[in-house]
Amino acid sequence: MTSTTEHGSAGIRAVAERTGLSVDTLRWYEREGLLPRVERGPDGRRRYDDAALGFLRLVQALRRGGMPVAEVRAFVRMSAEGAASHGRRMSLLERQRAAIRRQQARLAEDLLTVEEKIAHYQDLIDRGLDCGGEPVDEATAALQRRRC
Amino acid sequence: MTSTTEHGSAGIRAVAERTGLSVDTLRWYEREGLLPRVERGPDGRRRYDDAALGFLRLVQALRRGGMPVAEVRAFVRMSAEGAASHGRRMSLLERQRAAIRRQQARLAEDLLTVEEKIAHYQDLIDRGLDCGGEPVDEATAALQRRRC
DNA sequence: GCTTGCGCTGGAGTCCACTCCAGCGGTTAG
DNA sequence: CTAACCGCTGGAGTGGACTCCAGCGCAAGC
Repeated sequence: MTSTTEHGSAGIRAVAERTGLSVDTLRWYEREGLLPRVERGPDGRRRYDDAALGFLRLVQALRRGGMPVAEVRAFVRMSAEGAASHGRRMSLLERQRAAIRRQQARLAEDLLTVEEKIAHYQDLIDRGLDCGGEPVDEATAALQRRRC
Repeated sequence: MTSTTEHGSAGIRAVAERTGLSVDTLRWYEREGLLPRVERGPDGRRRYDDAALGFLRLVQALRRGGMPVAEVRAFVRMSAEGAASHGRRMSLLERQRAAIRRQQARLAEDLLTVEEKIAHYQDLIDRGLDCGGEPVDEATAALQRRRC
């Protein structure tokens, strides 16, 4: 039996594979207070249970949404304070929700920008033209069609 | 007449404001080859015309989509090669399109994760419960409702 | 009993993408 | 004329987020 699963908790390697974070990063997150202290097995090794994995999922959502490490840490500290910080935690998450939505909007624009450019190149290649709209010679046209 | 507009080209400050990049970053992008050489006015200052602004827009789309500076530079170098690199440039953009779409998918998941958590806190606050599902005392409930 | 493989800790090192000068020049306002 | 602004260049410095050891322990396989 490997570290993949042992009575419902996962070893650090398995978690790294599932999350896309590196083993070093997982340990570093913990040291830096982005995760509450992870429980250990009898051999002193980290065992991530469902609660830890769920928390990690939230941390990843925050980080990917562009929240700096320091702010995630602040959130985690609040989590340790118990019920009294619920309102503040919720505010922070609401700000993050707004940030994610802004990012989505920008990303959608960026996608359009890139797609437009792709269509433009496709058109030039199809018609054998250069960027100035002049026809290119056959040798160049062949190169033009050559993908990377 | 400020630098905002002068026969259809913009000064560096105006461009910085429009793009959200800093003046230093704009100059640095150029030095690092993320932008083709920007034209200068008679006083030696940068003047960004529509072509430059369009290019900059694409560069921003690539960067925000997570493309590293080195790869953007490679794209810009290809652009200088003319029509022969159209195919390769298109491939690069297609890879970027895929990257943006992956990012969109992840971001949508992250949004869900955050929204779920917000709803969870809202529920605990509404019902005056702590994380373990136990009722909290009135003093704590008041704190709980307190936003940041 | 060895060796191989994983994981642990604490600390140092690296990489990327900017960001910040110092020292200079041209233009505009008082 | 002088001062206040911009912007220019080349180079140095910074901050954030990892990433990479060295040196150790434990458990399994040969």
